[in-house]
Amino acid sequence: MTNEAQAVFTDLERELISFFVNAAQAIGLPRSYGEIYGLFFASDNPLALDDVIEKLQISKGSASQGIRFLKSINALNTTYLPGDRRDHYTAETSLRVIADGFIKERFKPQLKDGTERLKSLKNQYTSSELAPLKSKLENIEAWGKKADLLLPIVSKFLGPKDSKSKKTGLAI
Amino acid sequence: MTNEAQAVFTDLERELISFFVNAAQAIGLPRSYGEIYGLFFASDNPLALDDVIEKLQISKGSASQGIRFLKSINALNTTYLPGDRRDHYTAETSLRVIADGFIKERFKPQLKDGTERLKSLKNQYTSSELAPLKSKLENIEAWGKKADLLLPIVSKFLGPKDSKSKKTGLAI
DNA sequence: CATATTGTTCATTTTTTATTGAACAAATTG
DNA sequence: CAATTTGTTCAATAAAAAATGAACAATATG
Repeated sequence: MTNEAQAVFTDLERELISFFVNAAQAIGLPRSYGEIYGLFFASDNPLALDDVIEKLQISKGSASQGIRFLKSINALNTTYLPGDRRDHYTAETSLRVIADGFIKERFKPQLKDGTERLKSLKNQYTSSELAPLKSKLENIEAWGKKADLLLPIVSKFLGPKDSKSKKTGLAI
Repeated sequence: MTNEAQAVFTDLERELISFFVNAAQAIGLPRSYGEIYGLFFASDNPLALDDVIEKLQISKGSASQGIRFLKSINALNTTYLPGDRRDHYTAETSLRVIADGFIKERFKPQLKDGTERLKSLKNQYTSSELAPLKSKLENIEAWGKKADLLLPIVSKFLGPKDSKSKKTGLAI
């Protein structure tokens, strides 16, 4: 008796998920990532891979990859549940934590890549070849530096890592 | 005698274009947009639609749409060229100008959309229905507000709109 | 005003990206 | 240690996005 209960959402849940699907697509992420985060966000209790598959009716592969990505940017927290061998997760709700994760995993590598391309470009050509573009090149180099300086400012602005902002003295 | 001169780039030009193709894809824009901006960036003189088609060997449609988008975010400036009826453009090199344009055209509308979805969601349900999610909902509402406050800070940080930063007294 | 030039639009095609699910590996259980 | 549970991987497929180019509108030219 395989209990394949058709997942049914309340209207509210459906709309919340749709909200995050929309948000995901806005920042260039697959819709399934938005669905998954939305599901966790709307849920009161920790969920496992199976729950995601069953409730969202998506494939095992999608669910697995989506959860992995969301973990990688710290949008999902791992929860221990006694007596259950499966991994369980809950939605991280601190914007700063998620933004930091996203920046570190997605944005910084791109920035680094661009900086390196520029550097190798400059090394590869003689100053006279580069001369006509010199000021423009220096300008886009400055872009990278500015972006790098900006990121920690953005992060701080987005608030505390701990939404309750308690000073625990136990910073990790 | 239709002069369909096969466009040939120097290595330097090719690499510069490739740099911007990469950057475009990093922020979720079509590669053709990156190619086009790169072409203008690498060029000393203003170019017209035809030049883009010929040099990049892309279709009229792509070139037209790419130029339109780049104009819309102020990444291309329109230039008047006496004795030529075609529109000519040059690359804008102020990061702030481009970032502002991108934010205004791409980011803000998404943000507004998200905010409105949330508002309608809150209006649509009774407080008791929303109660279990109250704090979480308030939290993501705060995300939107923070993002809104952050944008002008980011903008200012990215530097002057006029790369020479002259005080002309002619602010428009 | 007929013709040529310039640029846009949008249905079709191509390319890219996301999703699926079967096969697999790893860990756990009895 | 065989059977089961859990999660990952990745080739195949489906879906979405970008590029093409012919048809079109708008403007200029002679």
